[in-house]
Amino acid sequence: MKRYDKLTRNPAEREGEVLKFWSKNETFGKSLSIREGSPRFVFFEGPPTVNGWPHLGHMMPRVYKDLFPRYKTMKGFYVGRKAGWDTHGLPVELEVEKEIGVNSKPEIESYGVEKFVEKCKESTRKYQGEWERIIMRMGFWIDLDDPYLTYTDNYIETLWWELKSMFDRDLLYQGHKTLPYCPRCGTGLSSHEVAQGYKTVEDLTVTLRLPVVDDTDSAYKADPNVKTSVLTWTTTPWTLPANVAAAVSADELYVEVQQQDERVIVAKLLADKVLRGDQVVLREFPGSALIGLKYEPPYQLTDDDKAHRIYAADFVNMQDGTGVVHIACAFGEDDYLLGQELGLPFVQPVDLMGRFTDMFPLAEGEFVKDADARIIEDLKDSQRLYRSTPHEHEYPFCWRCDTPLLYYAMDSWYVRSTAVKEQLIANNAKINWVPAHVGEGRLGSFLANVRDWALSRDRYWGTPLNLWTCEGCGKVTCVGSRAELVKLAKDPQLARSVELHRPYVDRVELKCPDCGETARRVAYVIDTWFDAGSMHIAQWHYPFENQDRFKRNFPADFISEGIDQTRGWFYTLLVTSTIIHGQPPFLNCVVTGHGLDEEGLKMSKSKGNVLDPWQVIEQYGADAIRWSFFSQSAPVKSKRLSTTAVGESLYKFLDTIRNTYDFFALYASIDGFDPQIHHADETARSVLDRWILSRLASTTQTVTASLDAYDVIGSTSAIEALISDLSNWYVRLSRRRFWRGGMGPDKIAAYATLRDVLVEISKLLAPFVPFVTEAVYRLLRTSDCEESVHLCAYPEASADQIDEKLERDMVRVRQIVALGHQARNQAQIKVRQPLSRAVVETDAADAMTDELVALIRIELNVETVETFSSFDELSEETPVPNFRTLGPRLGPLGSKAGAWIREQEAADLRLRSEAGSFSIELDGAAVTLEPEDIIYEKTLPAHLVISEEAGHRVLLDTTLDDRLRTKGIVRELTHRIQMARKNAEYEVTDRIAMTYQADGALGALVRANRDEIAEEILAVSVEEKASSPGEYRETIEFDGMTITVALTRTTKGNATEEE
RNA sequence: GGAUCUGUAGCUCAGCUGGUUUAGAGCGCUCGCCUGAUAAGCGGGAGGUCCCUGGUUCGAAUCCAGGCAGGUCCA
Repeated sequence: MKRYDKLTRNPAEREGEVLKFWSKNETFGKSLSIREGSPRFVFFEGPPTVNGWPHLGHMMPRVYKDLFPRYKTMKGFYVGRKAGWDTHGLPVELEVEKEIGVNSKPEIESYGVEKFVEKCKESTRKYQGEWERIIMRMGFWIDLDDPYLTYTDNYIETLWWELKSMFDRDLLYQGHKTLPYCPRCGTGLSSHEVAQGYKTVEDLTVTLRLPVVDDTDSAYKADPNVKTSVLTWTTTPWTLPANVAAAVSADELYVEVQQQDERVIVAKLLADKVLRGDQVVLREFPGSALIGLKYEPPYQLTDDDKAHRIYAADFVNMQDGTGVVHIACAFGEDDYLLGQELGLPFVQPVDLMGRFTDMFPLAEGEFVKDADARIIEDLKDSQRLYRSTPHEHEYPFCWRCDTPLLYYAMDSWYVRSTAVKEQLIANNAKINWVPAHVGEGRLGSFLANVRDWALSRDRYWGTPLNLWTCEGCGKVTCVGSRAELVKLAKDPQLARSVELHRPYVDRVELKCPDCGETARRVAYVIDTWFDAGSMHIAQWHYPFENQDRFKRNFPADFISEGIDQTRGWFYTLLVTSTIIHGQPPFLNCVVTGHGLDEEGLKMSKSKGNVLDPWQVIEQYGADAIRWSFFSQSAPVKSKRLSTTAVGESLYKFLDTIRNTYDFFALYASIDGFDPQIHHADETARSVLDRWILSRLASTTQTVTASLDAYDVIGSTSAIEALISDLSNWYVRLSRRRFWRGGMGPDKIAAYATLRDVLVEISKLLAPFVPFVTEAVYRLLRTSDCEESVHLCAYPEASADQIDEKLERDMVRVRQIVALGHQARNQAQIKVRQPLSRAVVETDAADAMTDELVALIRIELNVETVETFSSFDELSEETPVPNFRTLGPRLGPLGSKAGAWIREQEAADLRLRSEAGSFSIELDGAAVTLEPEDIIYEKTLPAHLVISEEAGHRVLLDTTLDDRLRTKGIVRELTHRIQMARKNAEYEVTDRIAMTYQADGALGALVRANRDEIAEEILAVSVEEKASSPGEYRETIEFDGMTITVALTRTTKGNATEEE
């Protein structure tokens, strides 16, 4: 006989069993091989950076990356899932620096770059292993055996090919990048490093005169007889020698002010803050009037005619300063870009150690910060200084050595992204962003202001920039492959075998193809984002190998990562793909939010607020984690991660599925229900069966449509509703059908229905919670089923499986039942007390079939249910204003007319509106009301209203006679004895013998109803006997009556069920 | 400073193509009910300046503007 085992209760244990099953049967591999030759659904794995331990927040994007490939696989697509690992980058270097106890580039050099790079490699391998472990345990199906690794020679070779194709098209060029730079460590700092080192310091700020020398090119004309200066302001006096221009805001107003014998020009809004002493405003004009004005610089380090003029720039603000910004292209990003745009000369009087060069003799050899005082003194002497004041502000310091950082324009190689701006925008428009605002807003606005991509990094652990500079003629050679390297190398043998990393590849010298001199590689590695952003080709070692595989796997149909990747991976993929293929690299992108801690802060290692995923898995399981992410909110929303949220998914959702299955297993085992033998007679399906099957079908449609639109929340909420309907309505109301003896058609229909629904739900939910669905499926499957739920086709539902009317009617039934319970509550009559009659008013009384009415009868425990289409004959009318007509016609008087209407008697209004419109007086004005302005609501007189909601009303007849009272007592008693059975820890199917001793009235009642009671409590005998010990004794008291029962188990297990 | 998202019950979130009376759900609290599966379910109750200020409108949680606060990314 068919037996159904219970589901393993402990989630971690259950998932462990499933993992073993998958691994033993190679289920993931099979899910791919059965789709060989099917249409492809292409997925790109965004490579995790393996520079730290994975935490729970990291699991969030991954659950979505697993959901859609699983779904599409079940939908019949082949979904290849090549893993990938992002191995390069500064974070890895920092980790290694910590490990080996060094903290600067010179120290790394003396430690040995080769040893250092090997350490970096080791470090990534260690973390890679950790990530693999958690990925497997979470049930994320991705091919970990054949990943792309960004540090491998093959990967690097593809990047070289790509860089060369950019180089050849003049899309790779040399320029300057302004970045926070530590002159002591000799390196630029990334933004997160800078963020670590801000301090509040007091610096001397200077307000400086820039005397007007030539106004021929500007709209503004100075009075030639009076000394006139534009005032500018800076917190970094040492940058003044490099001044090449001054910037104003074109639209803001500026004023010319007379002060003693001189005139100064400042922004109007800032004049009060800047100026001291007497001041007479002579005139005001927009900043644009000043454009072109030539001034005398504090120090003349260039003679370029474009220099030392006033220009407009949008970064000029009216917060502090004078509204005239001093521009030094060598020291500031805005300054540099403005200089580029205007073609200003690049003046760099500071060397890489942060000292003035001989370009600025006043402080030659001095560290710039130390030269501030000397410069201010000098400006005072030359009458340029208007004012100098101490100023408190935030300034960044090197987090390693505490040296003040300089914003320094450094030599860098750039990808000319600006050259493909239009294409980037066009390709972005082809991508379906979920949600759309990421593509339109965050990325869109970024693309609208796209800048060239600074590629070079002055570090060690990264892809080496494949440029060799000739020592002789200075020619730069870009090497696009290893073969090319061998061809050009002075030592081809070395080039053939060398690892393409620093420091190894640096040993390869080329013979300059132009002049034959030695060419050496530039010292740079490239931005790590270029690695990950090129995975669409580099994962295949394209074009050197796998050209066909590339073609089959481009572009991606689907990718998903966190929103922080907008300008990271999403953007870099778009740029490289647009340049190399002219196409968008992916077509659908589900953007996910971050994992936050319970305070709403981003989970990050540095904050120390991360949750260990292993601990949560151990307690609640991977399914619970997955479901809590899916169901909590839309992917893009950040989610507060807490064990309670995960626990809730387990208890409320997964355990409900488990319990529903266990319910089925319990009774189906007793009856030996076997779907291969017992087939449901369609005509035997009850209204509940037909209803739950329709609910299943309509939910299937909703889920499929939602997932196809990448709307995860739409699908999870539909499924949660289905599970709740199944457990709390279908099973609860069907229980008696399963208890009944024998194997009649109704019972078989119930079993078959519940079993089929559970199997289909397993499939429906399999991509979301792959473990519990597999477990349920495995226990329910018959020999003709696939061995794993993940090898099944995803459920499909056609319109003819959906009975919309029945679903609507059932909603109505449930509302009516709820109202009936509410009415009982009000009447203070508990449900166990049968009542003779419920009267239900429903607008679809005729639609209430006998079957549905029977459900109401049982749930409300009433003997008859009468339905009426209307209680109108019992009702009164209340007038209610119709604002849809009143509002537009009467305007502000509308609400007054409304109030008036509410005060009237319905009958009076009926009378007045009989002949059409009529007029009333409001606030002395005559107002015409139309009949349609008044809605007559029907209300029952207060003494009859029991409960009403959403168009239904339920009346209960609360009259009790002796017969009903007796039935109530019997029911109460059987319930109490059932509880006693439970307390005695008897199995559901155990048979018992019962003896009892009771008060007179109750004793007689038991005697009279002995057979009914015995049947309900599965008793083989019920005898009145004093002081029988039994196995279990309990004294039951209710309604002032007392009975003592003694129970003894007579038959164990299910044998007695076949009667 | 810029871009962008968010702000609704103690907590997590719906609603937000404007329709006025009682703004919902889950968790939590509380009272009651139900229970041959359930860490469950059902009903009642307490709990809300729908972030603030203006505007549009007969009518705004919903649309617009400006703030404030928080998240994220970029400066």
